[in-house]
Amino acid sequence: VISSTPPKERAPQLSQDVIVDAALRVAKRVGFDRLTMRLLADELGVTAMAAYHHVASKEQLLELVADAIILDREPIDLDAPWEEQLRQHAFALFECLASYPGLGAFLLERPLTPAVRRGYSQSVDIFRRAGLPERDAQLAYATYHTYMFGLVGMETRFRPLKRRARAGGDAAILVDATTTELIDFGVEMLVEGTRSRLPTRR
Amino acid sequence: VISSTPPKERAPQLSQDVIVDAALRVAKRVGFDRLTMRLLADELGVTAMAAYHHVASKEQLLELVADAIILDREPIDLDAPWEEQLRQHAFALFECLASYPGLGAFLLERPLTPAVRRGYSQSVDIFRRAGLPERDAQLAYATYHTYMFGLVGMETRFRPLKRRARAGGDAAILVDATTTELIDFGVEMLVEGTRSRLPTRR
DNA sequence: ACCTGAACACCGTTCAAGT
DNA sequence: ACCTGAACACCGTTCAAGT
Repeated sequence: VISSTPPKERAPQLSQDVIVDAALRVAKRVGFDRLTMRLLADELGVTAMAAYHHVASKEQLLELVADAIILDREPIDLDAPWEEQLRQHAFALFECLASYPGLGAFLLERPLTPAVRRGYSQSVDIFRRAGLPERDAQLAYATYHTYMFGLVGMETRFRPLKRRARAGGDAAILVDATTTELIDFGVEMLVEGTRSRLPTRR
Repeated sequence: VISSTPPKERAPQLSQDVIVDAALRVAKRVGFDRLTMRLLADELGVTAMAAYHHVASKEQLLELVADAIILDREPIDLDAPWEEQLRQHAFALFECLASYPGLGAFLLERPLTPAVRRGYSQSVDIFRRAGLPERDAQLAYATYHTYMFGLVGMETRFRPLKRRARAGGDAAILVDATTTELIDFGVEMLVEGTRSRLPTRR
């Protein structure tokens, strides 16, 4: 018997990464809030309990999945003016979260994910670079953050799931406008709200 | 046998109102997202299935409950300047929604409740009275609405449930500030964002 | 008409057992 | 160490039965 064959090829050989990847596929297909440990197990060709050897709970798995989604987003142009950075940040965030229904509400409902926490200072930087003093910069970012996650929670619920749905083209819920127009308007309000707070008005 | 006695006093005699009231009590106690048809039945001293003779589904019941909460809120001063009206609206909305954890996320995730839809035009009026043209008024309201429901979703999740919790005094999640400060700051940004869009700048 | 009780098709998760 | 299979304590809801 040749014992130097590579490790079994057909065995699933689970790992945290493999599980998160499968969860991403299932979440994209059925929606973030309808992801089930049993659906995940089917996707992996494995028993419902198998995943629990690599993640502590469904809660922790969802956090890993959410982080993977948030990290997979277009970076913003660090040399652009702050108004443009804010706009890019908003569209990149919306676009990466928009194709997972229920994700916005999920993220809203629990502590910041590690990825968000890690990016916190960089996000506040946009408002620091605008010229706001530290505390106002943090408050302005909190306002923007709240708005964006509310937007994702509200605007991604009713659409049919389209792969690679672009932020534009979809109709908004509250007003007769496209999502793109709504984001542009919201960002513009926050930009003006920020300008009005700058220590030195022109 | 005297048959003219009033209808049985001990029998629960369910009705939609009685059920919604009981659901409000349970939701306040355990949180909106942990309300269960079986918990509701216990509160009513009745079987898990009894409520289904008066509401079509849990979904419809939650909508009735959410509407009851939204309708039970401080009215705004119709004679105040629009900036003050917006501020009052924001605090009244936050205060009525804040004591039901999970309510913000629930409302974000589905179509507008009848109560919100009914109050829509009156809410947009605040921005009309500010001087915005119709479409901008609607977009501004949508921005404000999204921000507020995101805020409720985010800021009401981790606090211990206190009855009649006031909007102030509680610490915000994203920034070292009280919820009152956060709401004031957010409203101020939206006010300035609105002013910047007025057709006639002073 | 209104409520009960058992049951069904789901959940997340525990736990003993297999390899 | 890793996975399975049965089971537990929950869900929302259907359905036949009682009154």
